[in-house]
Amino acid sequence: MNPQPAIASAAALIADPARAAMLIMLVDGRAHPAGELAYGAGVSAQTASSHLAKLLDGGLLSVERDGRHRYYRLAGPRVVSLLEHLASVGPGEPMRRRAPNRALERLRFARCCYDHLAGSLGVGITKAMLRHGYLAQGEGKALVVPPAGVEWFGHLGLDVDRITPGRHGIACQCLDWTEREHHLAGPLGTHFLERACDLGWFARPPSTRAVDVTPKGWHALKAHLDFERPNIGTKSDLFNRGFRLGHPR
Amino acid sequence: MNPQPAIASAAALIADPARAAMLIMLVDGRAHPAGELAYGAGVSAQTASSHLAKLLDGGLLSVERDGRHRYYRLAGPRVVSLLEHLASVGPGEPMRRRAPNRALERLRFARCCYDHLAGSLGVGITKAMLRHGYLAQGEGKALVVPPAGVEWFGHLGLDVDRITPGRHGIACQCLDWTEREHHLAGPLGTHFLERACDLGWFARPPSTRAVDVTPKGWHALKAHLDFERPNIGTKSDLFNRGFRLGHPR
DNA sequence: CGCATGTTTCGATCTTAATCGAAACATTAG
DNA sequence: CTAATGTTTCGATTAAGATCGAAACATGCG
Repeated sequence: MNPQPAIASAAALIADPARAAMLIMLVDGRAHPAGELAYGAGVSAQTASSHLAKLLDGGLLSVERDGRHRYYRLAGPRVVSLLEHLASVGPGEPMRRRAPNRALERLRFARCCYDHLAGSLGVGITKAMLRHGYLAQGEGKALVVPPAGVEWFGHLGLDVDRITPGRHGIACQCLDWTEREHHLAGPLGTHFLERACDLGWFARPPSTRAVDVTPKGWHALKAHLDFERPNIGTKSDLFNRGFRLGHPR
Repeated sequence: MNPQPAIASAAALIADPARAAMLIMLVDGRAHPAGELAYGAGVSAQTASSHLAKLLDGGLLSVERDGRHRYYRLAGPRVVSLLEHLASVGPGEPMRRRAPNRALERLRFARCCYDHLAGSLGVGITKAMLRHGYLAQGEGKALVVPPAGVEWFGHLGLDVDRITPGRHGIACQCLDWTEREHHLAGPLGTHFLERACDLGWFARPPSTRAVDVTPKGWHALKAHLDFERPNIGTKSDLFNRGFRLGHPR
């Protein structure tokens, strides 16, 4: 009689209105300080602290300390998915997205994560590689390079067979926080970013983690991966994103 | 401020241990009478009735009257999906160490989920397809078939280009209840199971959702996907599975 | 060092809802 | 019809936990 309550306890964590409000504030994938979550949920700081501790203990949140602030964020994409599914049952209308922040948009679009490419560009390119069969799921978080991929990377000047594997093999998936999906990481990810910069596809302005794509880069991505430039910030873009997010399934 | 409570109230419905137990009893997709659910949840009939009324009102269940019985069932696949996601969060809860139930073991190994293959066999085959590049991650839950996959499915007698896509494309990932990983679903999943049965790889005994693999099937899986028969029920199997289950991630 | 700010812990109060006994209601069997 | 079974409603009890005030803890600033 004791294996089931797992789902009951997980549900109980979300069942409280204050906790639910906090979780919904966090579905944007960003980290928020405790005070902000308390205010947003309409409860006192003490109450919020208690709630956040429970969510943390329940594995729904993770926390990061920075000075006297504590930044809470959703523990992973499974939690996001869970919240979306919860929102999709019952009479409640699906959730909405809020206005984007201009300053963050650039980083959100393309940036370095350690030494590989992240952001919506990183996720999109990785997905394109998977779609073309240049990359495939391996064991766990690992990614493997099928024969077609070895050839393709070879054309770019990357000899996959000569890349020394790391702990998770030659490539692995790194969870992208802004996109809540995976992007290419590991030795192959590092070499790919470096090679793409050498080829003049990307430019890395100093003193920022942002990555710019050159016109030549867009042309190459279209030609090699059938990956087209998304029209960021345009009305149709906002419409598309809002619309898609409105229907989780 | 008020669109959020929707998810809180939905979660509250599942948060009660007795209700959660009933819902879990219902994930098999069948309808159960109120008394049986009460007994299974370990509560009195009155209490169960109250719970069932709440679940019904919340849209998680539907009911069907037959004589003096009332048969309750999950309201739809969205509820199943929601429950599965709830079960998948948290710290990979310790799998129950219950007595080895032969009939359940069989279902756990291979069964039909609606009209496609599930269980450890379904997950294993799907992972093998991904590993070989016959299948690749698409947008969201979608799966796509790279050129190498089109050719491979073609050899099996499945013309991928002629399969009409559903809402989520030609194939998508379905979270496997027992394995906590994804298996192949969608139109391609349906056709694959059907084709494999036609080829004599699988057998589907009547009046059960279990799926048996024929010797010919094992041989084919090894040849086509390098997928070998796990040694079910042997000491080393129990050891291996116990060991793996002890380390969820 | 002293003060302001962000966060957590402790303790007490109070609301919510889970539970079951008793009884009513519904249906079938004899 | 009467009895038996499955299910729901009503009412009262009881346990769990959400909330906040007060205070402690941690960090940054002047």
